[in-house]
Amino acid sequence: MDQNVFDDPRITAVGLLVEAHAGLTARFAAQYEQHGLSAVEFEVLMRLARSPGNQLRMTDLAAQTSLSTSGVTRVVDRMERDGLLCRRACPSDRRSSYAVVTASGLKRLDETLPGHLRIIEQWFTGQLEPAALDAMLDGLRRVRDAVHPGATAGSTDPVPAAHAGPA
Amino acid sequence: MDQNVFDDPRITAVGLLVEAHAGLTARFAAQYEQHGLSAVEFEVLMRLARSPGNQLRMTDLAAQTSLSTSGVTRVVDRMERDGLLCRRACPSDRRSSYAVVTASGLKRLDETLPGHLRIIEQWFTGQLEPAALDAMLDGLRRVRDAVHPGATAGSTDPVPAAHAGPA
DNA sequence: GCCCAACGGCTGTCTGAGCAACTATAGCCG
DNA sequence: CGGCTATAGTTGCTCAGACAGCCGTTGGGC
Repeated sequence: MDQNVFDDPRITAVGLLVEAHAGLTARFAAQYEQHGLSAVEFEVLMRLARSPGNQLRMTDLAAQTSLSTSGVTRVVDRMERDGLLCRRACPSDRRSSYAVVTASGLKRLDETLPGHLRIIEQWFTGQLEPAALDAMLDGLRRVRDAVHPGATAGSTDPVPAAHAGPA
Repeated sequence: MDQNVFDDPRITAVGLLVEAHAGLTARFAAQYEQHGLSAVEFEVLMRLARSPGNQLRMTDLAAQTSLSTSGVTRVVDRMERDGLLCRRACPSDRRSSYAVVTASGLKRLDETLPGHLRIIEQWFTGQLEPAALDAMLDGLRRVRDAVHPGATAGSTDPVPAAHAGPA
């Protein structure tokens, strides 16, 4: 048996990326949960909060997250039920509706963000000296630019432009 | 509004990791699908194929993948139905059963692996010069070691070592 | 040898996500 | 203006996975 295949440096490299991602994601999830949020809910709050008027059309929200439009419908359903955001009719297009963060949603985000940043620092950026961190991020950026499936996923639009930058 | 929070370098850093991971994962999934495999199925085949005797107890398989034990039961159900692997009773412990890769499963893995490696090289390791790649992997390794939730996930055992032994 | 706590695996139930189908609206073209 | 196609969002269906509970097995203590 070609046991060596499994020690291929390429496999190892992917393993590192996947494990680092999984580990970090798990830490994030644990912290989100302390504030009654799931990862997608946090993502939705972030995307909305950084958008003009704290709002985004359902479709645009879908394009900026890793969700399908139906997925967005469901998440927004839940979050609206929980009072974190609400739907608002689009005045210029009666097919569209906006998801708008409520005061409660912003408050929740404000409560969650500091801890989130602390975790990033503790387990990710703070693990490396500045130079090493930059080197890693530079590598990640180049890989990201290569595989970039739009912005985060789901969008075939190469330059969303007004969508704000990366991340 | 503290718009700057969203441009925090820590947020950006996480964004890079997440997007690189997501993009790569999507490429992998597309290639797996060409061979009739899902990501978890590929993972299961890999884990089993690299284990002594091409087999692993259900619990150990769960510990090495990102699945719960019930998740493993379901995946193994499907893969057994598809002939990629089969269950075998453990002779020394009647509670345990092994998942064993079949010839068909090994063949499927052999067919899938070359393309997988090619994709890794094309979109990940090949995107950087050796020095930059090493720098990135070094960073990822340190992050991984920090967040390490066991091996990949679920296992608190730092060195699984001799899994073949019957408890 | 018997009892009991721990373990390994499986199943019932629930949640969350995607796809495809549907409804309503918009915008174009004649 | 009337119709036709594309678009925005929602809903039905299905599937994958987690959790909790169950059953059979094991191994230790007595």
